[in-house]
Amino acid sequence: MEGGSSSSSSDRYAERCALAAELARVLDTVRQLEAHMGGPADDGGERCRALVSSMRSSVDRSIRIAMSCCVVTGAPESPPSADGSPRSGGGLDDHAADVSRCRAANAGGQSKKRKTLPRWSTQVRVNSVQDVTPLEDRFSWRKYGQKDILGAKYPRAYFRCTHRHTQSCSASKQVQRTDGDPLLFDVVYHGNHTCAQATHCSTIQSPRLAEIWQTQPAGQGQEQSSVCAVGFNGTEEGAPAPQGLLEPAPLSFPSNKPEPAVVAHAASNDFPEWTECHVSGAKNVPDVELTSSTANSPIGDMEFMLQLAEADFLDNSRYF
DNA sequence: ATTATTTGACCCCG
DNA sequence: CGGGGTCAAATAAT
Repeated sequence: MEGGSSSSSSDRYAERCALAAELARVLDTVRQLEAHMGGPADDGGERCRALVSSMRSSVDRSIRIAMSCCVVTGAPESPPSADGSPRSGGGLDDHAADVSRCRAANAGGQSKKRKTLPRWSTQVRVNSVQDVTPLEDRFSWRKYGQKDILGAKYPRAYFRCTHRHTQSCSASKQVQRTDGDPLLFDVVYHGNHTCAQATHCSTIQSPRLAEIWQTQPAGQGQEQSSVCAVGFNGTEEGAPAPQGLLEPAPLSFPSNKPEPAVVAHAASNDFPEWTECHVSGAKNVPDVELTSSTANSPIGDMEFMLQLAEADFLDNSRYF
């Protein structure tokens, strides 16, 4: 029984919020576009293209979310074997495939795996293999493992919230490059953040999160962007709050350089913000186990998400 | 010196 | 028994 099938009201709420977040993003992008068009022409349309691309992604996601009435079990465990259609740059054309996938999932293909924590997934695409930019989100993660998965070309990396021990935050995620399309990553989130980041940090840090990509083959290219698809399945256990949906994988740059300030050059990224929010707390270690009681407040709530979304998206018109 | 990552071992579940 | 997920010691990075 893995819950997940019929959408609960909290699922719906989450979906609506995710949708709202996407739309807010689109709105923000449109504003930027307007501003840009009104300004001095210059970069030969580069910026416009980036913005349009960003909008396209957002609209794409919005549609998917809207369709998520059928999305249930996330469980997009990467397709068993390659040859699967490499999705074209996150285009709208993929919807049909997506929808059928949803249906299939609904039809019965639920994988029965762990049930307790809310779980949802996203797919993130980068534009070049090189720029395996970590799909970073506003939370800080600590990698705790990597494993080769049977039948998969690339290993799966396991992350948990940096504040797991200090703040009893149970959020974790798994990231794996899909074998069919090296530019596409499956990101599966488990649990909600209950750490401080979830409450007031709209940010991220840890520019050095280039871990998993180390496994990638060298290639070339230079820019990246966008999240492609989102599907989640909050599970029973109270308040599924997929903060993950909000995080459109902002990039971090190929960390060849010691560029601590991660200034979002944000060229073509639809999500350039990074504010540092490092909670440097306890030191060396781990087990301070704060068993704090604040630990289970379902803080990662949708309202928060929305605020966050709006704040982020509407505030971001500053990067150009 | 401190914190993060790597990686083999271990554990649990199907 | 095998595979996926996690732990934790060793190592690397800052």
